[in-house]
Amino acid sequence: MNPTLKKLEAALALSVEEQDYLRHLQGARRRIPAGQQIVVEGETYRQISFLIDGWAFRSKVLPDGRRQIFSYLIPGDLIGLRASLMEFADDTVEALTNCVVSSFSLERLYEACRAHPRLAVALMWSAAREQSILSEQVMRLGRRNAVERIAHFFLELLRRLQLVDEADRRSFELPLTQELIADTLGLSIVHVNRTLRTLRQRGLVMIDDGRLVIHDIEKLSEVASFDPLYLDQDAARA
Amino acid sequence: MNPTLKKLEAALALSVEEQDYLRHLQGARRRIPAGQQIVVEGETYRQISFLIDGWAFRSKVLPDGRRQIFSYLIPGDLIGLRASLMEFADDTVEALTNCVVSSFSLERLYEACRAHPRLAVALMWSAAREQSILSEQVMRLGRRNAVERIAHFFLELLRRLQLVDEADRRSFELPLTQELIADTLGLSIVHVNRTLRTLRQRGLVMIDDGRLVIHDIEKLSEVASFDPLYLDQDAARA
DNA sequence: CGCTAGGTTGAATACGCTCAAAGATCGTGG
DNA sequence: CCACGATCTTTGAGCGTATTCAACCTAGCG
Repeated sequence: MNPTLKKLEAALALSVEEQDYLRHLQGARRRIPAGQQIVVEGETYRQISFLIDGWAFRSKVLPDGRRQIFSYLIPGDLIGLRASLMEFADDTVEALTNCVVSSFSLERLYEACRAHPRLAVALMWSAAREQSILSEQVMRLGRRNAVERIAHFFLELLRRLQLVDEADRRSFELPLTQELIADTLGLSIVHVNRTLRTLRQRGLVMIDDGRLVIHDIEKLSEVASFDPLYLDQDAARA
Repeated sequence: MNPTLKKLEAALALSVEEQDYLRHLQGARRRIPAGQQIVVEGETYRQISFLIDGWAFRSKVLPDGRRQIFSYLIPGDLIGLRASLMEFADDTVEALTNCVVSSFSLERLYEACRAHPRLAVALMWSAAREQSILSEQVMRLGRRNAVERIAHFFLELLRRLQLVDEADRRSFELPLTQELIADTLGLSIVHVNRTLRTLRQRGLVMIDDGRLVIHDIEKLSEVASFDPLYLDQDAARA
């Protein structure tokens, strides 16, 4: 089942009609191959997509080539809502792995919000949660060192993936290269490599064949000052 | 006049009824003294406020005292929308200067969106713009050095303040201490001080008695790789 | 006048970067 | 089947940006 719907229903306790409406909203499923750009900086984009399967990421590149990855989109996340609301997209969304999405037009979104105002609230809640995650990214970059950044980032991914059944108690598939981690956390590739070694040697985390295993969640949370409050919130009851 | 309404009307071309409704929505104006916390991390908050006058900032503190400031709120910005949608606020909003706000309850917001669905779009657009600014903050922290961070931050403030008539062509009142700048840009106070000196000596920027003057906007934009696209966007025409 | 908050500067240190080179892994084509 | 290129990972060495610690200066205020 569509993980976005599941997430929204869980967080907001939608009525049966609202759930049905949402289900009826989504169009045909579409495959997007890894590497394809879904939203392109500077272009207009007028479509909202449920990300059903796969990972994508949002990024921007400076004129001299330095790249910053802002966030990762995993199953259950929405793609393109922000870009649809603005004249031009101001960042790029790219499929990291092969993805499956289900899209609908901005017009149909407006209809949906008119028919069921609580769906508009659901959308705003989803956007609010995204902003919480982005704020925590700012905290990582501004006030955490390399070890803390990576530890915190991994714990955030673990929790987010667990909420959509894509991670077990302490491990998950991690489709990231060290270069992507570097561009996410504002570090150099070399330093990411060394820091991962440190975490491994301390017995905290291991990456084995594309799978991240967290050996000691308690200790890693301690190291990272990880407080999952920002990820575990439901919406306010209206 | 309420700068938030002005901003929304300019960006979205609201109808006369919508404008009236918005105007009628706002309650009595209220003063908030500098230093007072408006939204507190971990508490519930169920109120939306137009920030009419003054500056506020959104921040979070790590257990060991390290503080990160995520963003500044200036006249025309909304306070508390995100916190209102979630169970608990996950960051703190504090008045930096004396502020004037006009608040209304979450319930009245819902009514407004039901009465005029385009107002919901206006809110989402406002939130989207906030997220653009936050993304650029991530870019500053992750992939820019101290000189670039400060230069870029000042140019962003200049542009944002100009849009609400709080800055002239190249200067504005800057109510920030070097400590606040440090906590915003992920630097130490000492390094902010030295970097400001560098910018001054290069003839780019000067802070004189609480007023920031940018001597050479072109050159500063060049130094910062500043592209104002993310600040100058109107909403998509529905 | 003395306290406090903010700004400025020097010296030593450290964290993370750059440059460079060498392994590992994998798909592809000769 | 192996050689080759491409991509990713790993490690060493030297360097540079930003930090920490410490001291001093300045202005505002009770």
